[in-house]
Amino acid sequence: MSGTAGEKRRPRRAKEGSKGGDKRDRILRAAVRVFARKGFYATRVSEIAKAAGVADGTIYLYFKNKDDVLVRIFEFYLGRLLEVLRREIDATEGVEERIRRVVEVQLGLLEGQRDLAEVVTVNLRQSSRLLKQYAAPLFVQYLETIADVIADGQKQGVLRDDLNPRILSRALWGGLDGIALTWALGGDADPTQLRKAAQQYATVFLEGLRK
Amino acid sequence: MSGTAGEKRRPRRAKEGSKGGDKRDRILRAAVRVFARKGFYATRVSEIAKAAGVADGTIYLYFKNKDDVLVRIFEFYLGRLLEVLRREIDATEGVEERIRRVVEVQLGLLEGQRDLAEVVTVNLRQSSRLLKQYAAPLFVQYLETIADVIADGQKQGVLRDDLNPRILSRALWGGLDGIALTWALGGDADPTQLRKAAQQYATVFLEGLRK
DNA sequence: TGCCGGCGAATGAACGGTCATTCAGGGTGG
DNA sequence: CCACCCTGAATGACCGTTCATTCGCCGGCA
Repeated sequence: MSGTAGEKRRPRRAKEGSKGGDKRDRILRAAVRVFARKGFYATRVSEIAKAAGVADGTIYLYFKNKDDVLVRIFEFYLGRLLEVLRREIDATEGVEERIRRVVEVQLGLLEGQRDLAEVVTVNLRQSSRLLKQYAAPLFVQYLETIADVIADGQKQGVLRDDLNPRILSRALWGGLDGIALTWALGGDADPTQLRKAAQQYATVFLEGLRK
Repeated sequence: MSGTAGEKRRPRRAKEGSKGGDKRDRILRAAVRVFARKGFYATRVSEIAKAAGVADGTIYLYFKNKDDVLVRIFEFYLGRLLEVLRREIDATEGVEERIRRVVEVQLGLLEGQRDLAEVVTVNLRQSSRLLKQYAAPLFVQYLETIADVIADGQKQGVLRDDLNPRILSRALWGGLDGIALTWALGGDADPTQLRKAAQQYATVFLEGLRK
């Protein structure tokens, strides 16, 4: 598996605009659903195909292989997450408010999308290979962005500066991930719960960091 | 897969005391090593066997199947964790000190055992089935124990009581898990780092909870 | 003490089932 | 009639598990 992700020959002009919707998208969405339910390894390619309403072979027109499908899901999710996060941070003044935004963004993207939440939090760790090779780079960027916000706060004298921003960013992410996992695996899908939990965690984290 | 864990017929008198060591143990230890390196699904049973220095078939004398090997690893780890945690909590006075112990225990067990750390933090999520069926019960007990400590502190008026202990226990665990994951996957294996990180996190968490 | 019979742990080659992936042909729009 | 997306049955590799066989050990017996 070489470095290049492998621009698969992409079917041209797939009824773009018509109600049919893009096949690639249908497959991706179906994969999220099935992966969430059964886990990556227990999911058969044919199941994704059926869920997407396409033939088995069609998947290979849009993705290199089964792994690639999972990788694209991460890419999409992490990409969006990073993008939204940076936008929000730029648009916000004050360290505290920024950290609250971080929490909002990370859990907010999952709100109402249990399937995505489960795929991302659970399946992200399915394969160390995947994790290390594909997810890691984007992921590190994400953590660094958070660490920067914290470091900024320390420089400005708002936050205690005897703690390592990187460690704190990991911990913040981990805490949110833990909350999301509980929510995704738990019985009640009430998105309000997720938001409430996020708020509580943000409070603790902020109080703990305040100088 | 019935409820009973399946007491596998245990080879009698396996050179006990001699240098040979117990086979079951050798297999378990080898499995931790290999799972950590390649992940559960990418690991071949034959690889575990080779790493343990036994024949493929021998594994099936001590374990029901490949899944069972993973399950036993969790069982062992979570069991120990819970046991140590409860002992420590009972032996400690004061909520703050107790929470510091929680952090110490959870990360302390992994200290110097990168492989185990990776297996537990990464592979715990390999299969929702495994996670839900086996790990969950012990795991919930673990989280509840932490939640109790927090609730206790709230009742005593030491900790702010407007936050949900369960959510906080999840967050605490998640944060520690995140730190451990970074450590396990990261380049430098320096156990000091892990301890330092744990201390920092404990500080933030405690400050954040203090009334 | 020395030999024998039997036990059962250990072995690893072979089996069989399970998918990921392929590809030859159908169908449709232009 | 061409182009090319799509199909889904067929393929073949892969790997967890089995089981017939080996062999080291032990207790009993002379």
